[in-house]
Amino acid sequence: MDISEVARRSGVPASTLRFYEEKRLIASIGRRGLRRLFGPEVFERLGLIALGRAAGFSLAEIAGMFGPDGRPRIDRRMLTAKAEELDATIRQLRAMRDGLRHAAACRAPSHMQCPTFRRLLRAAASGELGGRSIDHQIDRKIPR
Amino acid sequence: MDISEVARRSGVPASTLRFYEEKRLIASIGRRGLRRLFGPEVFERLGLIALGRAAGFSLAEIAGMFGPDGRPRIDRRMLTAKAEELDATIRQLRAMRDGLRHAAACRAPSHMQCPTFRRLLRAAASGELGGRSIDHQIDRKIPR
DNA sequence: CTGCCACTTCAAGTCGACTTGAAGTCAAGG
DNA sequence: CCTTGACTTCAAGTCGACTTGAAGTGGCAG
Repeated sequence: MDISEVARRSGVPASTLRFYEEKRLIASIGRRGLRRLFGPEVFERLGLIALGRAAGFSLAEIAGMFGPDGRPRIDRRMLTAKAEELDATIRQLRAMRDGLRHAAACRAPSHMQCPTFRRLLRAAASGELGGRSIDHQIDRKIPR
Repeated sequence: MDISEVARRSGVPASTLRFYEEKRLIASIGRRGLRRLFGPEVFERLGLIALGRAAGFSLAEIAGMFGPDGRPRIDRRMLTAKAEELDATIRQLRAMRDGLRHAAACRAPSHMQCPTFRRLLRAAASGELGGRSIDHQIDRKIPR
């Protein structure tokens, strides 16, 4: 398969595939002239990468999860640690979601008069709510 | 108060305060010479900004939540929308967390042999799991 | 054999939220 | 009055994950 077919069948842009290869996240099985050739195993790799990304691992971390042999060598403690990280995030997001819903429904003249809102405010100021970057960017498939 | 006191009392670096002012997220009440002077109301503003950031709003969105009068004018529909976004994110994170925990515990010889892991893999590949950027960056107070 | 165009490389650009650095100003303590 | 150093501005740098653009190459249909 050449790069465009991998791109078409995986949904991952060719530029990203080249980028991933450069970062040693995927490997081509050879060249035809200049052109990369990929084997079907690349799809599993791309799946694992997508999974890792979705779990919140960086590309560098994901790169570390493959042995030089090519097979995944996944540290179970790392998975557990990430699961716990996610748990903490989930708790924060739940608090935030509930706070937002309350604020949306609250009939106090100003949000500043609402005790629930003020509690949330204090939590945010104290950094309890994770301070920065939760993201939950909604997936725009064609990013214009 | 000058900027260093606001920084000290809020925990927000002076560089960030200048940046926020430039982005019209906060306002100083005047100058003494060149130096900015802030009133105490800046702390409430900073709290609201922290809250908005924790909820996943961008600085631009947060800037839009204040009237030119300075007081928050928060659209309840926006709060509800964000709450629903958070809900979706929470569902994804829960699935991911459970998948990670299972993968960590699973005794299959390779993760590829584990049905649960494979299910997760398919979900990630299909984009169901939000594909990119969940972040949940743990807050490092002193970022070196 | 030729020409097209999908591929290639490499450097640079993008985005958001800041931080850092250089060069300059000036309020206040001695 | 003079020095000090905390402040100021403005430009540029950072980080991660890619994307974009320019310039070049070469596989293959005609």
